[in-house]
Amino acid sequence: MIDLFQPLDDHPAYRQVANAIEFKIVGRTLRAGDPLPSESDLARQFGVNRSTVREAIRELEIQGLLGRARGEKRLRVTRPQSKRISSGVSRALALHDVTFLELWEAMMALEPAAAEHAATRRTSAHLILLNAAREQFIQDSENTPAAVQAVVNFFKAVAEASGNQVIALSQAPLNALLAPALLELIDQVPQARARIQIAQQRIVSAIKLKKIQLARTWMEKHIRDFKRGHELVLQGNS
Amino acid sequence: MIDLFQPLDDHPAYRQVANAIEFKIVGRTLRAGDPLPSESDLARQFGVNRSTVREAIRELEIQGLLGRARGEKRLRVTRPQSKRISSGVSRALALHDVTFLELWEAMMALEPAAAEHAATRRTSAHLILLNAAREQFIQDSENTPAAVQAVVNFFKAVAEASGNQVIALSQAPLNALLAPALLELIDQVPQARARIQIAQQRIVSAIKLKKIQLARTWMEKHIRDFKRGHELVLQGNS
DNA sequence: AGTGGCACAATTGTCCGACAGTCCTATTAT
DNA sequence: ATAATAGGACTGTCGGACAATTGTGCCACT
Repeated sequence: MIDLFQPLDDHPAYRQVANAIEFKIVGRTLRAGDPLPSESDLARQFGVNRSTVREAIRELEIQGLLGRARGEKRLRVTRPQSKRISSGVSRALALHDVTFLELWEAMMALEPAAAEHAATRRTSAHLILLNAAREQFIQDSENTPAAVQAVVNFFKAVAEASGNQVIALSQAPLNALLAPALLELIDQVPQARARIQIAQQRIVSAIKLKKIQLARTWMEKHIRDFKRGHELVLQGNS
Repeated sequence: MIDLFQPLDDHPAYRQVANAIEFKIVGRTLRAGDPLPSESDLARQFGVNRSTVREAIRELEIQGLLGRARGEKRLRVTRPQSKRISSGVSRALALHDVTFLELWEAMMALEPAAAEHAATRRTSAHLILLNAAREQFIQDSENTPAAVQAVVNFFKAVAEASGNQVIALSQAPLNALLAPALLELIDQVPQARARIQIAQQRIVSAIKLKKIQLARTWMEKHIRDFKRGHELVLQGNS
């Protein structure tokens, strides 16, 4: 079941360098915002060539541990932003050909929980964001891609309002997968727009009033509706 | 709220190269298992230097889109494995200083759902894995780090048995965060080991018998127990 | 003293060329 | 046919180089 020995990784220099830097970041020796030494400097410290250093920091940059502000030249230590992380996850899922059902089940697990915690912990700032997303959906209702984006933003706003970074980060990749599915769905189900609008209205209202159980329930119904819509599309196309 | 203009990314060559290759992979022109052309070849095709190509493929390798089998030299297109993805996510979460409560709430959302779907769809192969994890916990009960690892493996086995890649991939990072928390908890709560053992027993049994609701319920209780244990530790230390 | 501007240093992005070590392959020897 | 081997191909790493851009310190001017 479990191998007695782990495969011996060979450790190319660029990986060792990356690990060494990562170690300092994760161990908070290098803190968010700190500028990284220059490439030549790192090359000197590690005793490797600058090309090697470059491959290493390219890794960390991709992982979101390093980044630079716009127009800045030097890299700084940064905390990985959920956007960067989630795009990778959702691309991975897309490559694994996840089905709508899989996505839906995951949403069914996460979104009601997010709504519940949002109802508990939302601040007034969160309410503003929620209402903004809701209004955006109403406004862009005719423009399908924009409407889909508004739906995604709504879920994102709920997740953020939950005040739970783990839930927010787990939920983010789902949004990216939801968008293409919804794009097809929304135009083929006539009542979709109206139902979404009502659902969002109810959810925001429950969150606003801190009706915890209600927020969960409305969100559950809302998510269930997506599945129903998806089934309608399947029937229609068969 | 939303900026009218996106910041103009500058497009360093290595990023353009990475995007071009990624595009081919995501668009399935390059399929999993296909070998990538050699670095020199890519450099020639793109009309850039090999160093530039190397930085680009380093990105894709990190993201898990490229990889090589052990002992193999040439890179191949691969589908990102959950392990690679989830380690990045959990590190990001760790850097954001997530609290135990946040982790717990997310587990409370995902694990019961995973158990439920596992009870629906588990195969006999899944059952073997589940029991293996359970027995591993019993055997390594005295060895705290190994016991913690066994608990993590148990959750992983449940998520895999759910037959839902999205849930499995969302759950994986949680495991990595659970381990250190559990490591402290398990030794400070005398009854922890016994309770975990019973809970795992019940959950596996429910999954085996395809008792869907029961699987969810036992898993919920199991997760709730972690929070209780955590609270006990907090009291004890105060 | 404060501010603006400018020259210079530092840094990044990219390129070239090179070489040792390792893996693959096809040819040769048994 | 099989095993050994020699070449070729490819990666990992190195050194050096140069243009473009950013950061910095100094100087003049108000």
